[in-house]
Amino acid sequence: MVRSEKTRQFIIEKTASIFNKKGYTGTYMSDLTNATGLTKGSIYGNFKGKNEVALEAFKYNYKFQTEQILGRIEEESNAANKLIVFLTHYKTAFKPIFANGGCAILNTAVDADDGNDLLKNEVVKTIIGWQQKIASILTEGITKQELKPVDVEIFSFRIIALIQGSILMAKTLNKPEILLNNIDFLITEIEGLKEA
Amino acid sequence: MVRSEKTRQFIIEKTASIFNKKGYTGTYMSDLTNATGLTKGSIYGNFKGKNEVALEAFKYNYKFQTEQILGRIEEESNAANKLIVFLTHYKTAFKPIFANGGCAILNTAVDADDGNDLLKNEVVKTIIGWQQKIASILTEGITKQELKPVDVEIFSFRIIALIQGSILMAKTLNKPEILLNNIDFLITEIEGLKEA
DNA sequence: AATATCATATACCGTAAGGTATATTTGTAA
DNA sequence: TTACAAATATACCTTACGGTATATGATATT
Repeated sequence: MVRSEKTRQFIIEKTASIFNKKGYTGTYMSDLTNATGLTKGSIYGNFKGKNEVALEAFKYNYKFQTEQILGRIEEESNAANKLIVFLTHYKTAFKPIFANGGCAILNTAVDADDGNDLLKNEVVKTIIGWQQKIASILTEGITKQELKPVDVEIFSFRIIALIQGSILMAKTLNKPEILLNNIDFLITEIEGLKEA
Repeated sequence: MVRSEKTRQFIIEKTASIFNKKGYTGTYMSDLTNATGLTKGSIYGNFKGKNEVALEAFKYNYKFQTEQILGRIEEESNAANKLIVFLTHYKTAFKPIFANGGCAILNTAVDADDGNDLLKNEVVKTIIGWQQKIASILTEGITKQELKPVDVEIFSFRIIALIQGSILMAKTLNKPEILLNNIDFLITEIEGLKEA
């Protein structure tokens, strides 16, 4: 990795959680220079502007949340177990996610909803990708007759909505059990979908 | 109402949706003066600062969302119908809510999570109040044997989490059907709780 | 080791942020 | 109608925002 690429990565890593915690407008260039120990000149030498750093920070935050779990899902052979592994993941992952400022998708979706099109488009793309991943697991399970038929689109969006809402409630109220209970609910639902 | 109180109210009404759309940090004093046609001097004459306007704006936004529905709930006599009325409300209410910048609780919870204690405390209070309202309806229904027993705390938080998450997804993806479908899911669940 | 190239820091710009002290206007009661 | 109080506007302060032009420093190549 060339030096510039290293610095870019360094800046992203050091600032990602700040953007996640304080939002785009709430994160100042001074936050970025303080967190990195670099100067504005250096940051602007590696990024077009604050907008680009924020975009890369979001991508990094999302990866931070998901990259471990995607591998573990692939290890499972049947659909129900894939989904259960995915859901169970949140039972432990919520701690680092909370420490990082909460769910990046949630935060950025709220933050970028007004005006910041670059970020907003990225969030939309990310959510759709996530939903399609879940939907494809469901579809495959139904095709292979491992799972009873359900409306894949509706169910996958319900899973995502409940996870998102639960993370928000659990974090805001400082009650992780809200998330844990709702994950359990979804797992029970998946169990109920298994063909006997 | 004395003049000062009228102006306070005027400022709150004119700026509430701005705070909801752009967040606390993202809303500038210039936004407030533009929206009201007043000067900073006048706004600071009626409020201690931006913080206090934001707080009142949040309260107003929340009232804006809920005051119609609370009355309609009381008109219903049994627990299941109260909950169904409450849930059904979102099927039409989402339009004005979206136009107002989305759910004030959701937006403010995300926005105020870092630092702004005044706002954060108000959001927490509001969510708890909301959850307790739902819980008390459930408890009453169970006591009167209109509803099968459920864990009231868990179920009420699940309702709220799913609504919140659904509003976020529906608004971000511009797919109202996500909210509508998930509301239907909750209504079906409530129907299933009715004692035969 | 000298040089061309790339990366970082320095110093600065224009603008506007949040907030305040004071002047001006407006409504009100004698 | 005038004097008083309350509400609003004006003018200004300090700070720091995002961003840029340029100088300095580090790195690799010959």
